[in-house]
Amino acid sequence: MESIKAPRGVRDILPDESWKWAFIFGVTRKIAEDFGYREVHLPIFEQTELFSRGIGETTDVVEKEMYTFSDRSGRSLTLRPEATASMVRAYLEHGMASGPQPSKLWCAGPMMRYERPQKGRYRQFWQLDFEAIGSASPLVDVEVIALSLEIFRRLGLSNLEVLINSVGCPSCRPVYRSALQGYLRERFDELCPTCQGRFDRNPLRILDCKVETCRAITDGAPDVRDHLCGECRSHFDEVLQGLDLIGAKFRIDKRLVRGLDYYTKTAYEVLSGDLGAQNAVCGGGRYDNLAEAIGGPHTPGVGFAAGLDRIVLTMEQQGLSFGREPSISVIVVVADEAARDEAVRLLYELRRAGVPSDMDTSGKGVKAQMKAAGAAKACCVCILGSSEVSRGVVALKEMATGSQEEIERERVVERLAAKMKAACC
RNA sequence: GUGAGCGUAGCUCAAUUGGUCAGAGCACUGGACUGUGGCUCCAGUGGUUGGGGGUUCAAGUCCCCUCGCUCACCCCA
Repeated sequence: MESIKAPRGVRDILPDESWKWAFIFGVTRKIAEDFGYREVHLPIFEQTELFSRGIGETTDVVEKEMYTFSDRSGRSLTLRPEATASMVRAYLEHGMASGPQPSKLWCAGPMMRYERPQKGRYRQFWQLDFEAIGSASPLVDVEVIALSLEIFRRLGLSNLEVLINSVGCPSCRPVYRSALQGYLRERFDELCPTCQGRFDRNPLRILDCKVETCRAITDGAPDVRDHLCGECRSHFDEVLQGLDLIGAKFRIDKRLVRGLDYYTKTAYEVLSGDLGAQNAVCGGGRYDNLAEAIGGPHTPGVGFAAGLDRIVLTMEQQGLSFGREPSISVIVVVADEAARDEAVRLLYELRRAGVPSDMDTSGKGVKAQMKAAGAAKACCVCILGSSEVSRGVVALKEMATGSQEEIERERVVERLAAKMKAACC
């Protein structure tokens, strides 16, 4: 019988990697606190309509990338492909509009999308998601962008590029859309087949086509900024001014558009220069019409999602530190069977005192236990044999220096705990 | 969904034109050193060569299918 493996595009995050994730969660949690964002845990599946109405029926995500299934009662459910729609749903469902605005929330968790796996792209991937819901102020856009940049700053990431643009609103985007189509129509035959297909459905996407000929054509295309309505225009200007105010570096990119329908006004993206083709480590923007799309009252909002897998990849590529990998400090070595009970007692005293400790349970010889202690990078070893037990002492050996001394059994735990606090271990 | 490359022990890789080719190193276990690690030496555990089918006297090596991996397109975090 063939052995069962993990499904395509998903992976196990094993201990050698999971501690790095924990480090990033720690940094993120502190920043959330510093910026006043509170953590929520959302369901990983929702009613399918939340996404089809929220993200947009004709988007690639909804059309061909969702894991949709019926449960036993026939409801159509979908494994969440992103978190923003769920966050807004939760905001509406729990009447958060009656609290202080904006509601500043964040969450971390896996998202699922049926895509062809490739470097930095998995069918289950993790996102850090921050949303500020209930405010139309450009200062909130600035805060959200600043927060994402602060995560990258504290993690030590470099070689990043911050791109920003405005995609307008329902009143000015159609104007720009037709202006763009008008311009492109004359050179329609020169566009790549993909872009010819995008012409009617989503002409804005033609702007970020990678094909050389398309780029040459769109170089001279009308700029969104010249077609924004007064409100979108001033909003965009205030966002840019705010970013300047706090010293954030960014580049306005008129080619930047979004693949999800709910975006309005501000759109931004953070690109890593140390990834492959999937180089966005963070993407986000404003979505003033999302709440209405899913059946709520008009509620402005802005937020971003950062790709955890891609952040880890970039950090590894740049040789950055993930803090200290947790490891066992003390190994209790049993020299002979007569000392086993005492060794177990000592082990649990150490653990209760907060000293990371372990011992062999398979009856290995002293040499093998020592070897294991070395491999586990233990700081100290407590050796207990009948000789030590009868004299009420423990042989304490420091692995780094190899020096060994006998100390009173009563004082061992206290001594090792102190050593830990002094960060000697 | 499209294209290209690749799938040999837990890991990294060997195996001339198909002919003892199923191996090495690391890791793991044990021993030399019967109560002391990192070095050295020795031994052992471990693979129906991703799976299935075909060609052949003979296939890890060739052909087909399938699954998966990698990279790119596409899309996006």
